[in-house]
Amino acid sequence: MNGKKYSIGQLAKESGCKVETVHYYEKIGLMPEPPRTEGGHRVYALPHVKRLTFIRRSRELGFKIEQIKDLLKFIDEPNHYCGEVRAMAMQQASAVQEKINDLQRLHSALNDMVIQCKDSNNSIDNCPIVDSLFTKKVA
Amino acid sequence: MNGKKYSIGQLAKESGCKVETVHYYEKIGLMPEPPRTEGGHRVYALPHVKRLTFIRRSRELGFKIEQIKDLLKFIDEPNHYCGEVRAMAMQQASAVQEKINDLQRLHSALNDMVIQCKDSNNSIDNCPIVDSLFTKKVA
DNA sequence: TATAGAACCTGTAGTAACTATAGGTTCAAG
DNA sequence: CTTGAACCTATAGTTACTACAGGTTCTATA
Repeated sequence: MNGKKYSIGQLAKESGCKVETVHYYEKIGLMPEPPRTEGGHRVYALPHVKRLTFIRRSRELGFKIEQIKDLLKFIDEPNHYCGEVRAMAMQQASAVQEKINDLQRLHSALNDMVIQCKDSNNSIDNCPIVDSLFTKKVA
Repeated sequence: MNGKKYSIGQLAKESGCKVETVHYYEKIGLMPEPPRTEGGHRVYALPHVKRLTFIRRSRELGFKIEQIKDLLKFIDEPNHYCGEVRAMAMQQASAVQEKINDLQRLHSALNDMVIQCKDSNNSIDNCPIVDSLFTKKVA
């Protein structure tokens, strides 16, 4: 038997998050309630490490907790197929692309503003940045 | 005198946010407490519309409330210069660029995953996306 | 083995920037 | 004058954690 056991601290370090985050994931049902020691300390094993790593990496990729619950359902329950996961990843990819587009518009808006504002010794009354912030909307 | 008055609902619509958001901005001191009617309804005028538009547009551009407070200080108080505003905009622009870079890494990670996963009828056990989510970190 | 202090426990409150709801009052149109 | 839309205040909820406080357990060293 592979007997390696992990304290919550080791688990957290192993998968790159804080102890409080593990507590939180347990409370919201992302992580299972693990066995305890006599004294009440949580005892984890390798599958827990894998699961938490999965969760953290998915978060880094921008998946929301609810989406991760869905992904974990695919894994926890039998009779699911790769295609479902693939679809979620594709949808996530296009959501990310949209965010990128938004930010790029925003970035050039800011750059335009900075370029327009050549004379830094202008008083605020003539500042083109302030002016442009008073106009309506990001295109 | 330009006498146009605005109810909170008109103000909100004019500058593209919700009534509750105006309440919120008043509570945190971004918007001033306006005069009231006999009955206690808030009464706004054009400068309020401009100020709120400024705030909303700055938010769209990714400025945090605390940064907007600083920007408004520049405007509310005399003796400030364009240069200070310009510096904030430049800093904001580079923060936005960083976010874009992050998201682009994320996007290609997701795309790679999707591409690797050719056979959608794979069972979950063989799904390359699930596999890659079990590995360590976004590069 | 005694003990110090690191790590753990639970529970609650705080974060950012709103959004939503409840329960009541005022305004404006017909 | 009535009706219902819009307003009022105050509080709770949202997301995904983070940060306490106040107490208990575990473990390494003397």
